Amino acid sequence: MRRHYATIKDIAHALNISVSTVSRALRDTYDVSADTRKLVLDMAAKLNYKPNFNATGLVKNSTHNLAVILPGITNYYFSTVFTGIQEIAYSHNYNIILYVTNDDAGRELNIIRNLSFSSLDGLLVSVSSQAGSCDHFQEIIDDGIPVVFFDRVAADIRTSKVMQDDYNGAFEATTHLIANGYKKIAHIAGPEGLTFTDSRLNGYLDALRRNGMPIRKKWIIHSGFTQECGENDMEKLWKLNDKPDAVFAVNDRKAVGAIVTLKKKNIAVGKDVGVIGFTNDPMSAIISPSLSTIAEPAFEIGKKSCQLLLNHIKKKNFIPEEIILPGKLIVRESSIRS
Amino acid sequence: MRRHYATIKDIAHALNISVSTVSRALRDTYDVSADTRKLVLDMAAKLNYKPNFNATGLVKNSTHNLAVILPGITNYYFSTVFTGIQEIAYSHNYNIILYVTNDDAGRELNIIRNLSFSSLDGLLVSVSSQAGSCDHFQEIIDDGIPVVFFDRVAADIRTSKVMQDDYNGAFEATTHLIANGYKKIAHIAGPEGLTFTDSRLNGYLDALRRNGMPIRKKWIIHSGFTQECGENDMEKLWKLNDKPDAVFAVNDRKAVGAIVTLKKKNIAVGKDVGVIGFTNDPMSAIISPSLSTIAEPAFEIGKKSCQLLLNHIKKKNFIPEEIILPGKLIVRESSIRS
DNA sequence: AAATCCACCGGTAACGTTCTCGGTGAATTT
DNA sequence: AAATTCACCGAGAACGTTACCGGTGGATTT
Repeated sequence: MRRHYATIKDIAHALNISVSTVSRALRDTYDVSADTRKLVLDMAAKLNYKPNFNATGLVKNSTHNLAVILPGITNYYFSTVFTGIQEIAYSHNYNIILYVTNDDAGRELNIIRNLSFSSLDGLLVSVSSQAGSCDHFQEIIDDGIPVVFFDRVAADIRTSKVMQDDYNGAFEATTHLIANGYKKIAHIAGPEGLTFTDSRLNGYLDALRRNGMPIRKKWIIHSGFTQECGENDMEKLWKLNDKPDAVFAVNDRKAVGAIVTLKKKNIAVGKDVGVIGFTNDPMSAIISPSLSTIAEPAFEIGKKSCQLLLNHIKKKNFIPEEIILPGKLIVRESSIRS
Repeated sequence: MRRHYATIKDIAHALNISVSTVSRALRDTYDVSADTRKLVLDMAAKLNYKPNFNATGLVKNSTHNLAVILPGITNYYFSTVFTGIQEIAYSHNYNIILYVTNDDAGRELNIIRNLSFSSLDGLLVSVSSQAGSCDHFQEIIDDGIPVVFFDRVAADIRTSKVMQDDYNGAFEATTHLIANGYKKIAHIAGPEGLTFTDSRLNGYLDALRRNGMPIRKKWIIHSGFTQECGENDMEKLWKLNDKPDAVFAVNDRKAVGAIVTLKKKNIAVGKDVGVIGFTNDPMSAIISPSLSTIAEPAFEIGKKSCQLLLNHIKKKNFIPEEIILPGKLIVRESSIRS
């Protein structure tokens, strides 16, 4: 029993003027007198007129919709990035269609394939970690759809990207551990093949090299991003004969997992074994001992990527930009030998 | 430089048949032979045809879009509910347009006013806590747009609602504190005027009455939902001459705030002062002492509300349902006197 | 006074799709 | 053999909006 919404025709009919004039009046473009314009606007308000985006989208070949594709939304980082995106989109009157892939490459592909670009102006995406090929993104870009990657970017695709400074953050985190007297530093990393996993790994390795610290293959463990993964990784490390005395985790959730495992073993986190994470998830301040970390500018990343996308949309042939935002070391209890 | 996507006309032209036939073939409806159907589908695949939702939406007056309006997405509860919603929407090929209000009633109103119902099949909403009037929702429902409320519902509006069992959860939480020997139980509540704030308050009050425990006005504090609010509320409670020996918080974030404040004052949480929360935010397991809580079925709430909305959309004149899902007491360290 | 200009408005086609209806020819019934 | 049915297909209108172009009448120029 859906009520018929007032259309532009209804306004025209009520005012006994033409449809074209109403259209022009509503958009406040050329060729319409102030008087009729006022008449139209008043009548529009009176009839509770709402523009039909399907119709405008059809003729203008542009809706005000952006799609965002994320691995998941139930964690601090992505939900904060999304909030940033939303903030910019809202202020520019764009709507956001959100898809979550659950970090499943198959689902990601399926979502992409079913995307209707006729009702989409652009695409913001952070790729799934089980990334297979990225050809589907390339196709979209070749079709002329503006795409911006953030955080988890597809390396070999030429379009705008925005991310945090993963390399330097990891470098700083590792250096901080070294400065605090830890000598055998492990790294529990993310899944292989993801750009930022590599960057953080390299930052870690270079910090070790720069300071003449030992690098052990066994001290580097790749797995997923969850707390549980962190717990498992820590268990593995502790089974080693040559145990590390500190660990740099690729993110805070894994670092929290590491701390949980260490506490279970009655090992004094900070004193016996140092831990540092990456993200500045609120959890890092709550856990005790509290977790040192590299704060990521998640909100800014969201805002920046959305702004970039809007630029892409406005100017065709926009030159892709890569933006890298710096992180910030936050020292708490877990990395201090006192 | 956006490439022209293949349309139904292109397929028709390439096959030298009529547009109508192609349309029917693609939708697999009546009056089309198996042969031509195959021809059409093959050609569609070959031309990389994608349906234009603006066009279908225009003629069918129905898109496959759902709008979700949330106070915020950066917390466990809402992000999990959203994931549930997304799960159902995805399996039914619906897209979700997500709006976050930042718990700002003005922004909520503005979003609602600008909603284009011509490109929306339905609406899922959890209202902002600074709720003023809810007339704007009533208008939408009167216009025949299917709306489902969840969690933070608008009490006096007749449409489907799904929520957790706030009253019984609060009752159980409070009873649990009593059973563990706490005698002076405070409640740090949510903002007044919100349905579930009231329900949890009432559950708390009834549990006290049932057990003949004292009720003090000063032990009940209303404020926002953040951890900071929880910290402030706890500070206030501790300034009282007649201090409580336990506190039931309206959610886990506030409970965490309370624990943080108590720890700062070197008060033994659990032993000296009991604390229990509501939600089962992952944080509750991380903080130490770990936080007892009532686990909310957030994911199920999301799924259920989306299912309900889809039912609304399918059958016009669907009779509104109110669904209440039970919570579950989870006992951890913060509420045990041992 | 004729020619030109300008502000304003209307008619029509188009966007991509679906729906309704009418029209084929072949197969089946009488 | 005529009448009826049936499976299949096409033509045209419609959805709500914008873009394009042409046409008014009045004011300004020459």
